[in-house]
Amino acid sequence: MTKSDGARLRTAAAIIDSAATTLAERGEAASMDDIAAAAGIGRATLYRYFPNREELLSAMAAASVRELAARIEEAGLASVPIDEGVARLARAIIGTGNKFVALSADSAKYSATYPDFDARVTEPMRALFHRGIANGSLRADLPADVQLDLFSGLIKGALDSTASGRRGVEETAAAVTSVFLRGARTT
Amino acid sequence: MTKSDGARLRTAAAIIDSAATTLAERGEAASMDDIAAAAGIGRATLYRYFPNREELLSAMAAASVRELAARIEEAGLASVPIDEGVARLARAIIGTGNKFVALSADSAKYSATYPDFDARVTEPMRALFHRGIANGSLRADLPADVQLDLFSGLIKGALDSTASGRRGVEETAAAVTSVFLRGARTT
Amino acid sequence: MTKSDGARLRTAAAIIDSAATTLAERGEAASMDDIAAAAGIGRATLYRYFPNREELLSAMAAASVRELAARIEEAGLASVPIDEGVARLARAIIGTGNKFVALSADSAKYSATYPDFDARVTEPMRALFHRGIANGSLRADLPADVQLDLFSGLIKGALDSTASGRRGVEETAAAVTSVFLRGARTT
Amino acid sequence: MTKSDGARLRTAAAIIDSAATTLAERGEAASMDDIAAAAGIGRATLYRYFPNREELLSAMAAASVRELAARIEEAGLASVPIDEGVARLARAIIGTGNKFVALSADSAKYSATYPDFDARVTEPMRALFHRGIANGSLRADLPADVQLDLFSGLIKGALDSTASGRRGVEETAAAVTSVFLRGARTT
DNA sequence: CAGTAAGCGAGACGGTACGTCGGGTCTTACC
DNA sequence: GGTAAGACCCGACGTACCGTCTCGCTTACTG
Repeated sequence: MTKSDGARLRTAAAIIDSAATTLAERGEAASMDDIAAAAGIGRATLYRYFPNREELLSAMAAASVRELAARIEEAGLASVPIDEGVARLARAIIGTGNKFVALSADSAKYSATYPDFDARVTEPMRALFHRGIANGSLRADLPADVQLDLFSGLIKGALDSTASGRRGVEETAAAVTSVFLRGARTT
Repeated sequence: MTKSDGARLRTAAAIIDSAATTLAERGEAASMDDIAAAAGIGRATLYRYFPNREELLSAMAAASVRELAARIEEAGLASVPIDEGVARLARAIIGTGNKFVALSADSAKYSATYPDFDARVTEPMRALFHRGIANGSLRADLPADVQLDLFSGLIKGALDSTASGRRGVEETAAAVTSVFLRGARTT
Repeated sequence: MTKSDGARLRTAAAIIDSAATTLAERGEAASMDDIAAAAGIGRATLYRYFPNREELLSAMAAASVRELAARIEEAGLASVPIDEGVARLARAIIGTGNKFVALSADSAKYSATYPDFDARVTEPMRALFHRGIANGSLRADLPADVQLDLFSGLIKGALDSTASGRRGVEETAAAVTSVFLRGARTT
Repeated sequence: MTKSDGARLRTAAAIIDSAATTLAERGEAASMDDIAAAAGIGRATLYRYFPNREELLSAMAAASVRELAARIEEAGLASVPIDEGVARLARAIIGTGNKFVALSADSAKYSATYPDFDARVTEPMRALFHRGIANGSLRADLPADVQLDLFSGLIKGALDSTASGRRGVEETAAAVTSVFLRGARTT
């Protein structure tokens, strides 16, 4: 009877992709009609998948969370030295482009809705910094939370450079890693 | 025009203050009616001072730019050693609270409208980093622009900690200064 | 087509019955979904029988036309004196309840679609009045068409009384017959 | 501050006029947008005057009630003999055209909303028939209510003739009066 | 008795009207 | 003369219904 759940999910994903593109092009001003048209579906159908604009946006955020979480998980942060962990983290996050920025910009709004963000993104990062402080590689005078915020800030700042097309991903990640480690490592 | 220009400017400033509060409380969703009501004036009057919502927002940004520029100017960055300059810069910016974040968040949008931002905020900072690189105190392998972005990012990240009420202004500025200088200074 | 045409017709008739009830209860506002549910069938099936709402309504009208025509035919208007003809007509029409009202309400809309209405309902009535005028039993100063309209009006007015439950069919028909004959008969 | 109530009422009346025309032309299918456009105003403004379609329609009905009531009142039914009263009533009602038909068609729907209809239209008519029965001019075997319904029916039937352009107002009213009085008068 | 083609319920879809709301423009009556 | 109140137009939002379509399932006819 019901469209197989798989098909529904695939359609929803296609809509999210299309919506992301449209919103990126037209900015926040894009109307639901525009988004639906860009996705090649009717406005009514769009509303059948996402009950309102807010839900659509947060579904897009959830997709970003998933991608980001996947990259962080495959980075295997827990099983490498701190230095290497920080380097991988920088590459993983910067590789997702501005999704990390978009997410942490209103993390307050979405973290309630998407516990995955905390569980699969924030936590592994915090754990890395905790481990670094515990084993003496990272400065003990800065709490892990603060180091997390500073590192996130560095990433976001670096992404501004990337966005301007001034530097590539590898180069950007290297700059972040280098500055953060020099700044936060002991000795 | 009977009302002296001074009076008009003062009224506009009062509206901006009130609007800033309202927008911070209710978020971007606050309607022009809400803002006008919070300012104790009619919607029509609000429109007489600011022709549209966009102008109001950018007037708020301009006010932040002015405050920020004032703090940076009085920091006298050009006449102190790099280390001290960075420290003063961190204190100046963090002292303005989230205004710097709000501004650089959509600097793309406002920098066209508010050349002051570039001229009085960005440029002095860039000059500091240039001088640092030139006199050998700051790493030469990272362009001044990148150091600027990274420093800005650190500030923003640190402000997230401040916002959560975890740390005070001085402490936050000290953390930023310490990490940035260790990370970007030579040797 | 496997299902015998007879069966199809019977199903259609059942749907019409059910739809008539539903529409009477819920008024014109009843949705096609409501009607289908009331008929115990799916909406798709309803559309298989009637291509759109308009067709369903006009099929209901056609059914009313058929019932009304049958009653009028079995009244044998042509073979009885005018007085008796008018009396039988009143009983026949009032016996069908509000169907006559519904039909003549938008006879303009349906008479094109349902020539039966004119041929099998209007015409026999008109013929009766024509015969009455011709043989001197009915007033010659009122054209048959006008007498037809007036008689129809009386019926409808009387049905309002019946609808309110104030009077039975026989009594109502008697009132109509009595007033009309006194009013339209010669001498 | 507020648009003077008079002005508002006048605007509302203009909208009703325009809406009546549009609805008559395009039928019940006319959208609120069509109606607003025909009235030369925006859809939002239309909704400011009438909260929804139903209210607009019933305001149109109310206007008809007022016109009808005015005509009936100026007919002075209570101060003339029954015969003359019936004749005046017929002329008054037929003079309003189909408004009476539209109103009594769904009097059930509107009589709750517009008590004026009962008080200023139905009651004077009923009173006339009551007086006729009481003073022996009208048949006692038909209750006043029934006579009211029959008379209304005659009017509506006659209006069908008028609508077809077959007869003028005076002539139509004369036919109704003549048939009704012959049919319902004593002797 | 098994295969098959029909009719069916369920429901997704595009489209359109409804009623609501906020933005921006304008007029009108006050102070 | 500037201000507050608010009427107005426009366009987006979210909802509901219409008419179309496609899916599996059932059922009843056929080989």
